[in-house]
Amino acid sequence: MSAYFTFDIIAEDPATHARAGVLHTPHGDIPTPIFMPVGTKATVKGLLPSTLASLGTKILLANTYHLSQRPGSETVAEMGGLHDFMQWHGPILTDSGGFQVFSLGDYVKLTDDGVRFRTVDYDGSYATWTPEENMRIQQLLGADIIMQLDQCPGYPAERSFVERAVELSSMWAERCWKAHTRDDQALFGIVQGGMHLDLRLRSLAHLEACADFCGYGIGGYSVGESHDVMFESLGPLVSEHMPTGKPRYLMGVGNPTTLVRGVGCGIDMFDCVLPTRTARMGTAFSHEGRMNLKNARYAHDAGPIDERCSCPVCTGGYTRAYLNHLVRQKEMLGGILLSMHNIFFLLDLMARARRAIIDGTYGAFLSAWMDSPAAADF
RNA sequence: GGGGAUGUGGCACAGCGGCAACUGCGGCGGACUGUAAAUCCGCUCCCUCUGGGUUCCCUGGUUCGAGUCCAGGCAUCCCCA
Repeated sequence: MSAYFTFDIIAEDPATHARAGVLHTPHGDIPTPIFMPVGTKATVKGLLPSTLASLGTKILLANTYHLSQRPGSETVAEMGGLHDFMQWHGPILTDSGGFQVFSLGDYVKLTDDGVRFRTVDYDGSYATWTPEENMRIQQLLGADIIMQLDQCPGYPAERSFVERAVELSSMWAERCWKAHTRDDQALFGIVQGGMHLDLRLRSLAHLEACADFCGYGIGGYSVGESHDVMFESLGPLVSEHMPTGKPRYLMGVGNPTTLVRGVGCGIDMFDCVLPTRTARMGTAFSHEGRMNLKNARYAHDAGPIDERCSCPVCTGGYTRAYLNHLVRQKEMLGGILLSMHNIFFLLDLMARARRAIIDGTYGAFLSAWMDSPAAADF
């Protein structure tokens, strides 16, 4: 733990494992539970930082792999670090690029010492990372929270493969911890272990033993498994085994239902590309479930996306008919407005969850959500 | 008036003897979970649909077989008068 970062738990729900807290960082306080919009290449596609702030965004994600390729971590550092570079002056978290090790699959080679990427999405050259090099890059980028380099095994996966991912991730966690020197950056370890609770616990135990991380990421979920499979190991891992005094970050999750259930297990932080990606594809979140605004049935619909939503889009007079038009015509404003709505939707969902936790009514909040028509749709 | 070109599914195009017909657009629907994603995947003539029926401007013809070849229409476009 660093002097720059403290995590205060301000309320615990009596009926569930949910808790509400505040994570203090050098660039501001983050109320938890929180959803973090993803701005991989130092931009949440289509949205101004000021817009993000007005939607209630407290912290953004950016990606080490992508930024190391373009424009390069040295360039970002030269421009004063990520906050100045992208003109977002609130907290930022950089993902290590561990997820790219997983998603770039065939283009990545793993060794004990690190990873070798074929940078297919850029110039096709090879990039080699050790945990130390990864830390060097993340320190140049200068986010408030940085993640250890890890390996995410995917699902389904052979137990031996998952075991190996845990071993590698553990080894790399230790090396990242030793290599990271900026105490104004909080380093999070990442728990791996697939759907196997015993491997998860092994991973967690190693992280706790080898370092004093500021928080813990939980990686390797939402990679193809069902919600039931996911929560079977995630639930006990979080609620019974993870240290209570540090933030818990469920990486890459997710959809509204997973967020609500995750909070119930005791998760504090989430991030996901889903709201922004689906927005660009024409899909909006709503209390009724997913809405594909491309659908012909909205072409003459004068209502807002979601009657119950108080986002600038839903209260701003933008009709379903207009959104339908923008999306069909591939006008960029369509993706922008839907991104605003979807991000607000998740931020607001977490803000309401937080209020319920503070009020001691999260159990009711959770079951109300699970009984709602939206729950089945996400 | 003379010369040249072209007519194919909502649109644009391909097709040069075996075709329910390439491709793109459009239309309809779906997927998207630490962003190789403003991407990707289906379907898109009709029907009683693991089969059947009608198609490629029209009418005849040649052929086992014609969107494809021949003849005659009709229509459109371009050039010269």
